[in-house]
Amino acid sequence: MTDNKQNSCGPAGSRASKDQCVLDAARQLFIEHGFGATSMDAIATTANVSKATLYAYYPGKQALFAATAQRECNRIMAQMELTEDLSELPLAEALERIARSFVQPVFSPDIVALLRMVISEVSRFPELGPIYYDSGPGLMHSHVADYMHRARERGLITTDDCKLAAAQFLGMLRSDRHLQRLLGKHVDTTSLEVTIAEAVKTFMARYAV
Amino acid sequence: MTDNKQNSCGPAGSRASKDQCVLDAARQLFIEHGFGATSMDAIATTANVSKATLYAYYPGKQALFAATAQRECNRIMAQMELTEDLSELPLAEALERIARSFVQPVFSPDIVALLRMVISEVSRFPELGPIYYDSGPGLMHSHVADYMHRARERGLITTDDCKLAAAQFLGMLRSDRHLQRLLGKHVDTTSLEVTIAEAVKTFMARYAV
DNA sequence: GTCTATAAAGGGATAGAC
DNA sequence: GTCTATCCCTTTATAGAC
Repeated sequence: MTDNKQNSCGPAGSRASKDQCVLDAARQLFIEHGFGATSMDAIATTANVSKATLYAYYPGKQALFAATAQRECNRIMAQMELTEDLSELPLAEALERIARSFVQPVFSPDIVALLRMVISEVSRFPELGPIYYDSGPGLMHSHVADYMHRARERGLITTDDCKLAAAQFLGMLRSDRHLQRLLGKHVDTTSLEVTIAEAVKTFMARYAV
Repeated sequence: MTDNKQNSCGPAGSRASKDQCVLDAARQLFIEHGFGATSMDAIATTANVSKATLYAYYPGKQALFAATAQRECNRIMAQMELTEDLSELPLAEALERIARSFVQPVFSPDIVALLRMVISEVSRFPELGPIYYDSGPGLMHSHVADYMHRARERGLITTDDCKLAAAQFLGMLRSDRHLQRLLGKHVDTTSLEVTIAEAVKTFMARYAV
């Protein structure tokens, strides 16, 4: 038997490498309790490894946190990819699709929790703010601004600042719901549909040709 | 001499009561370092009192934090008061004034720092989220929605959801600048003026009669 | 590489004198 | 009410066996 010893990691007994188990446990605990309230002991226990093993992989708590946050940022970046081509759709429908692919991750529990974590620790890790923004929200803004640019070239909208138009659109989608979400309030999906529809209307009232 | 003993409190030697000194020190440190990274020892030192005195005023760290956050929320509420009457102004000008009285506190360093703190500790103190929202951003939203209501009754705008119109307007003002601010990026005032002017334009394109 | 056991430090909270 | 000194627990980090 190769598993005479407990070599499975994490609460569910996954068979990933210990390194990944440690990162998964760290991710869960950092997101749930924050940097200060998460102990290396708790991470080791959750990952089913000893504390010394943690220090074999990472020189300290800060390095482990940085690695965790970095990996999570990359995950977000993967989620944010807008692969589908919206150029053929009519303006209103394209905006609705953009809105949904923006709202879905932005209001999802995991990403809200990560954002809380980054905001909490941005004073301790100042470099984390730009890393997170550029790999998540900033990327999304760029994608939307790119769409605005193409829509303008196709004569669908008129504006001399595509970035600002995108920022206004996404700002209306966040409205104050996103802030309330960060502050712990539950936001239901159906009310977000209203927010989306109305944001599209207002955007088109200003920019649609 | 009445000051044969060091009865001044805080770093600047103010003559407020010890209670206020403690709260001031706690405010500064909690905002700067967060709940977890702020020690009662540091608060006592900053307030120029002994640690035991802290516990004479507040039963523990959590109670001191709650009192600090509550007082800070009340401060914000006072700042948020929109005392001036905007009913006589033309729509665009009223919106600009509203926008400025919204943007100024929302992007100010103190309030951004407080918001960071509340978001950081909302998992530890779930009741803090609604308290902060209702006394700060929520109140602002209500005020703006009230203005929208009056503007509609005067025939300046047309909408069947004043709250949503207000949320869209304020959402465009936050845009992604507010998120970037939370993540540590500096936002200069002059670029916010552009944001304000454009938000007014878009709002009027949709809602102005 | 991985574990058990432990050192070293820091912080929340309290006892007792004044 | 306020201070000094201290208790006790948690946490980071490491030493040494396997």
